[in-house]
Amino acid sequence: MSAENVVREGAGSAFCEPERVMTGDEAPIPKEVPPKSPDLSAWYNAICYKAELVSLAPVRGCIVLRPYGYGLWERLQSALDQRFKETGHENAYFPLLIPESLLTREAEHVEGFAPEVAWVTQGGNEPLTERLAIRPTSEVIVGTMYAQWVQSYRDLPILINQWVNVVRWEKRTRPFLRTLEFLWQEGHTAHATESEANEEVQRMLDVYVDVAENIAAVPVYKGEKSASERFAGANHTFSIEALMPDGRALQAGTSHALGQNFAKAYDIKFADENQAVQYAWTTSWGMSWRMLGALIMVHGDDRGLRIPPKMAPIEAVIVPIVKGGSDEATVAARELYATLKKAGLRVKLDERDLRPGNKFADWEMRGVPLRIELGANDIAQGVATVVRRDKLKGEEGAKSAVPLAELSSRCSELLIAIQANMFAQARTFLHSHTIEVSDRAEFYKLVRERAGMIDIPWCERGECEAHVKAETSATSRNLRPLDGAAVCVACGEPARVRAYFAQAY
RNA sequence: CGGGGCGUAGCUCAGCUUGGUAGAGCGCUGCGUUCGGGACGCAGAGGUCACAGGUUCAAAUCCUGCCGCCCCGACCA
Repeated sequence: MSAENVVREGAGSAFCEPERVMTGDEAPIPKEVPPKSPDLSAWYNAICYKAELVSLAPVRGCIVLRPYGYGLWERLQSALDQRFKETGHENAYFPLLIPESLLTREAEHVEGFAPEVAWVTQGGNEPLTERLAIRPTSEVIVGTMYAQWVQSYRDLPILINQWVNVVRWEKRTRPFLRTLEFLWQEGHTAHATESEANEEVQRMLDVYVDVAENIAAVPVYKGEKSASERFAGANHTFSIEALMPDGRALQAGTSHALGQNFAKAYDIKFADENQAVQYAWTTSWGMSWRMLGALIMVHGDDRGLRIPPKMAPIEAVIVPIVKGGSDEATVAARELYATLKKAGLRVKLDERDLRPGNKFADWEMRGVPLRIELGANDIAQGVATVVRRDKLKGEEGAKSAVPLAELSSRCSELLIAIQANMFAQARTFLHSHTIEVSDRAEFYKLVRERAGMIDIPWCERGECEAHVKAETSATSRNLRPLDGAAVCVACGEPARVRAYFAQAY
């Protein structure tokens, strides 16, 4: 069949499942994508394009999000948005363009973003008297407006989110993971007290953990960023970090305690209960379509994408097996489609004029969690054949015959099981590649080899982190409290925190 | 932005060394036979060889420039 035209060279890293070993006459090895293990990058790019998530745009570093990819984004969006609303936030919209004079008010912030800001210098045919930045993020413009809206402690807190695009002039781009323009949400809040702001920062970080793990089925570690990894202008930055199959970490969401830095730069002041004028405490937090990149890499396999049900634009696809010119299967499939749709399932009926095998491979590559086959044999027995995308072919429970009357309830159960199984698989990977080390040489070796999340007691010193980076190109991903006394595994100084180190995307 | 690689049909690529006016497989269109893991027959369509200059009687092929993509670094969601 098609095994010959697939590159099988390369030992295959320890990170990927050896799923390509197929035997017998039916080997579901996709023609369209290379195997995942030897070259994650090649696999990833192929998946993004072949599964029709994105296309490259005629602008360097920009992607077109195609309908199926946008469907993924919408799922993520609605999961987040729902949680933002539940935690008291409202959506709003701030302008894309930011006057240069505004941007430069918070010194650290400007300095941090300067290298990646895109500028508008001309309007129509006239040069502008002041350059306009295309937002790389919106703290500046939001802060400016909050200053106008806040007079009294009674005006606080302000809890606003916006769903927008931002532009950052990146040197090196990859679909979803790093593009010049990307979609995200940015939450911006202002509070009367530091403790209230800090609570907000943690609350939203927990929302990200919830969505990453329970919706995208991507297990993450949460913690605080080191000084060098902190958001420009923030006092504290917290992140969730996922681990990719090649052993690199991916920051999938951030939440910043901005202290009073932006309030002072943009003059967000209020009178408190004692009529004393105070600066507000602000926060910001964001998750981007990069999360989709994490989902793709974490769950995909050699057959293509695997989408966790809660993220799947299509939860189940019905493939009628048409035989001998009879329309029996087609009729039954249409009925089934109507039933499942009515039951609330995101279901698709594939009536394309293709052979079943083509359809199977196609939907597998697109990662649809459930495939429902309906042919003469099934109909004779009053069942449909249901196949799970999260299991390997021939694996226990991968395929089952489900009585038609029970199909919608059975699908719901299976989707729940698939979601749980995919998360469990990903979590097993994360845990098995999270390595506590206490030996310095071992630490450097593992981090250099991208062995995973390398967990050590750490001194938290910038010099130490710089040294690790120079030696291994890895940095701390995030930090959490250390219990007890310990020495830094990287340098031998007294440790202050526990830290995950890894090379990052 | 440095180092390396690559741009030829929708996709994967051959042709380039040694210039002579473009090919394969898959995909696509039509008809027919098929349809429970990537079918087969017949008939077709599709490329200013990334782009711009230059050398030459003649450039996909040689030279220069430029744009884009991929990989490795540096920088970052």
